[in-house]
Amino acid sequence: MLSKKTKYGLKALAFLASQNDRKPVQIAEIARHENISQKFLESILLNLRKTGLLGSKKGKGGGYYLIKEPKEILMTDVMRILEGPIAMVPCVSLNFYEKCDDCPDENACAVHKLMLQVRDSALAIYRNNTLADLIK
Amino acid sequence: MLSKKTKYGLKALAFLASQNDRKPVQIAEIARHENISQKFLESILLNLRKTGLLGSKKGKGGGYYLIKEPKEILMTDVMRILEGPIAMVPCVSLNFYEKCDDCPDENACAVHKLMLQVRDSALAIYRNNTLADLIK
DNA sequence: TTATAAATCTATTAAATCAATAGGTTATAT
DNA sequence: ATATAACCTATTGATTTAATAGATTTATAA
Repeated sequence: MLSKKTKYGLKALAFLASQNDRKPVQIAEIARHENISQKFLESILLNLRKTGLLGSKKGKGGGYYLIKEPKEILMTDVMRILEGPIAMVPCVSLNFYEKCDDCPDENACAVHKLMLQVRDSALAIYRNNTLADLIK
Repeated sequence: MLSKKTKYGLKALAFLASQNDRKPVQIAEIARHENISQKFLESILLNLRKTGLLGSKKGKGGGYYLIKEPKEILMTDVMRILEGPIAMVPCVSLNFYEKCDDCPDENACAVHKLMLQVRDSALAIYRNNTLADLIK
């Protein structure tokens, strides 16, 4: 299941991408437009700024804005920032690899074999989509 | 992330599938061989029996066994029983569909558009794999 | 028919994660 | 100066996960 954090983060990014210009948009406006709890969205946007996807401006006329153009923003990056590993099991993760302590041999593991395929297919989708693709 | 329940369930099924015959295998033996807490595994196997994937026999010489041949057991069915919906969001789920209450128009939703693709690709993998494929 | 083996059932719990809320602080534009 | 809006820290309630404990039922073998 996708966490609400990820869902809201994606919606916020898509909303920012759909703006005509890259002028700052207030949290309140995003929250209202996407039906998201404003306080919850605050922490999500802050996270997206700290990880380099968004810029922000304080004070009057402030808000959040995309740093790069939507077509330059890959969904692999977005998903890893918001949701974490794309793999469903750490032992098949590219960026968050961890060995299973219960599993003596990965290559003989049925779970490993299946989840490797699932990861590859998900990865193909995320690599094939930019933020721009999601708003047309 | 895959739950431990699903991971253990898959491992148990694979272990049963790898047996020479379809004679009952005790919980204890499966748990030992796959490094799984026996008590936890008990409830998982019970669930797999109640949903029609496994048969069981009580008393001495009892245990669990596959009802169908491994090559007849699709991973779509297994995953839906163990993990639940294959989709990451209810609004793109085939078997567990639910409308998002925050989303006025699914077709205009960026999350929906992306998750639909992810679901399709995962589904293709699960449909293309039987239990037999995972143990060779 | 008795003892034993093994699944079944019910209940409880500890820990972790998620989603959200509250309230104060800092920076910026007018 | 004042208002605005992002930033930061902490806390909470709810839910889910993973596991444990212990008693019960059923089947087998002696």
